[in-house]
Amino acid sequence: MKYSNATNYALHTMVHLMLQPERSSVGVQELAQMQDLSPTYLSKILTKLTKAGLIESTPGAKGGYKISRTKHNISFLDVIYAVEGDTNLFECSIHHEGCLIENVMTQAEENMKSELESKLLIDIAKKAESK
Amino acid sequence: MKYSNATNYALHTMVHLMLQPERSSVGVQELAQMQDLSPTYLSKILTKLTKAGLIESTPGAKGGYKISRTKHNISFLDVIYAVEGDTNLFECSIHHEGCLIENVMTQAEENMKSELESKLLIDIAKKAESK
DNA sequence: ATATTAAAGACTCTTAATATCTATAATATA
DNA sequence: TATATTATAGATATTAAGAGTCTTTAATAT
Ligand code: SF4
Ligand code: SF4
Repeated sequence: MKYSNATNYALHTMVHLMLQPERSSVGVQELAQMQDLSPTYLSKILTKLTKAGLIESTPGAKGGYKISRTKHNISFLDVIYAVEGDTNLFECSIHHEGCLIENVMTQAEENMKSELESKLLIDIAKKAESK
Repeated sequence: MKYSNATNYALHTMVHLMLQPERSSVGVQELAQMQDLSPTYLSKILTKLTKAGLIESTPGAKGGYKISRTKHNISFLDVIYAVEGDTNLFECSIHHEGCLIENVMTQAEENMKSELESKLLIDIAKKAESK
């Protein structure tokens, strides 16, 4: 069980976009080059972020991607959900009523998620910038 | 990103073994039948648990598996580590010094793990038994 | 009209999980 | 001691998901 590489790429892209001047779009070539990725592959990931409403895309010349207007409250969890999906890590196909095992696993997972939800990308971006 | 089915099987097996009378071993056939699994597959998982010291195995007639002597402090996390490995969910190959992203991801993961570490199998087994 | 750029679909490649089969070693007991 | 029983290990096959490429289409700026 691992986070996919896509999550890593998505986080880096998001932080990078956060540091761009307002209203300016960045193309996928630039974003891909920065992380040594193929543009077409990164493009798939960015489309997920777009569909989740975390970034906005504009096609055509001078187009590209920029952080959506909700910029100031995008959390790590938002990005992870967009890329990995928002299902539980532990899922039993049976789902017995009041299952004790699921209870424990789900509660633990919630602890992780609430931490990820409390961490905003903008704060990380700001800190990274000021280094 | 999901827990493997093996983790589910391991947890159920451990809870079942916890409820056995002291000193009695249970064979893999019985454990497999209980969960509708092939014995040879479950066997691989049980070998992992054995190597991690969570259970003890005895080959030969009347052999099988039983909870190890540390029974009373085996946590969910112990089982998960034995089956899934004890590496981090988020691992960046680059490891920049003081990486902010890794910090957040790792801290969140720790929150999950500390919860899993605080939950003991014996408690779940006792609760399940008394239902 | 042209160049640029994102989106989408089909496709391939790689890896990890799932699963089976067989052979071997250890143990109880008759 | 011989036999039945049971875990372990290794080889192998199957499946599913992730990673990555290529090509076509649609949208936009100039
Ligand atoms: S007890 Fe819980 S985890 Fe186990 S089979 Fe039932 S629902 Fe699934
Ligand atoms: S900043 Fe952190 S996550 Fe990003 S490449 Fe460096 S070490 Fe990896």
